[in-house]
Amino acid sequence: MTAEPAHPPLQRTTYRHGDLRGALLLAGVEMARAGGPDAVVLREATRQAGVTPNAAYRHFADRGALLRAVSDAAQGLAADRMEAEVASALAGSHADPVTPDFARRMLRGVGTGYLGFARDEPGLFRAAFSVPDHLANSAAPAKAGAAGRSPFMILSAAVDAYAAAGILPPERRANAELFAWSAVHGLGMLVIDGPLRGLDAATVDAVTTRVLDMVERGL
Amino acid sequence: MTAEPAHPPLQRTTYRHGDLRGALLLAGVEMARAGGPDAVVLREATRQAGVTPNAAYRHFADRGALLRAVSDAAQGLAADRMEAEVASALAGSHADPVTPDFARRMLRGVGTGYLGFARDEPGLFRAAFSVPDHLANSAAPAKAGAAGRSPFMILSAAVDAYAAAGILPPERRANAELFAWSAVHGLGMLVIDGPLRGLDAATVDAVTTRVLDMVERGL
DNA sequence: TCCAAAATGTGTACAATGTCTACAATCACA
DNA sequence: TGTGATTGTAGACATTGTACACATTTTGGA
Repeated sequence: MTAEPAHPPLQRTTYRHGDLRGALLLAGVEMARAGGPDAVVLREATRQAGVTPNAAYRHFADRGALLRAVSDAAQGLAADRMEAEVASALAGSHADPVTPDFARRMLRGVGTGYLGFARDEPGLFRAAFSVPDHLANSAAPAKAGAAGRSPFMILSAAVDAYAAAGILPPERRANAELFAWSAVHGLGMLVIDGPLRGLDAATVDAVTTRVLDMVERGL
Repeated sequence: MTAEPAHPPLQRTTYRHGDLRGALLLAGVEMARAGGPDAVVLREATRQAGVTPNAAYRHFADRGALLRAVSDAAQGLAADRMEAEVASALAGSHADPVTPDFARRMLRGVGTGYLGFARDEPGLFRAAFSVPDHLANSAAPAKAGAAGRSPFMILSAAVDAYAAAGILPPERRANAELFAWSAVHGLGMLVIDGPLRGLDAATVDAVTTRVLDMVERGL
């Protein structure tokens, strides 16, 4: 069941690799994509980079450090998906001034993107959001997608839009990201890595809609 | 950082162990309690049971099988906590006929119990609900607590109460467990094993309340 | 320009883990 | 009583993370 390395060892002629850190990270991301965080193995990454196992320690303190870097990268990919979904949800809307409809579309896009990423890339999703971290790091540049925003930042912007549109009273603004996030995250985890695994797509779609409805009402 | 075995090897005099399966399971549960599913290691379990590594294979096909058994046992413990919280939330209420207030207290107890378990026993929580499974097994006897009900059964009963109390229209009854579960599960995962780790208890309390409010409104 | 110090890879080694294939002790029942 | 099924044991192997010493570059002063 062990597949051959995704990236052939790629004979290297120089002593230095050139971008070993990048190569290890890339290999790690691919392993996470295929099997989630547990599938990220240091030695295999060095193998794919065509380098000795210990070379990795020049760039990552230990396996955990590599895993954290993979997690950050995966959050960046999630961000990309979320940005795309938000853009698509907002197509044809005018942003100024922020209307309730606009804000709702935006938040819905965030949730849809988040769950779309979870379903399309379960391994990366688990790597992204199942690795212990702290909220304080949630806006770190390493977690940003191509547009420069991390998933949390994207979510925050959507919640801000709610506030700007006047559909989120100021006294309930604090930490509003967190429970919106909770609702959507839970579905993702249960579906890809828990007891709801194997649920047919239609049911997942239906539950997704209901969860988003719930957030909309409950925010 | 490796603690000495929780249960001393416990010199055995007979060739047979007597209840090796039970001993391995118990050791597994303790390891999961301390470090989540990844901390469940076959050899350590056999060590604590005072037996050769391979003896485990007479009772579990492989590590995954042991882990699944641990997961089931952990769900049983979660069920116990949920039952207790429901009972406490319902104290002094009359169940017949089912009133909206009664149903709401019940569901709230379910959520509170679930999240209380997550916060008090993060390792067991992860072992219980992060191991791939199928909804079809969610009512398996192995997952039941002392009262004979699995977490999913307890949740279902609370949702049934909602329906019986007339606060959940029949057309929305289908799969209603799933998105209530999602909301609560997500908070648990984010807090104990994700980016919300390390959030102060007060914030978690506040978010918990809001999530439960949200479910109440959104169901 | 030269050369020491900092970076970066390599080689060897070790303990731990999951798991395989014999083999041994014990139990259960005909 | 003894024979086959259960349950443990012995030994072995590949894989993993990681420590320590050493080799090869690159680089920034003198």
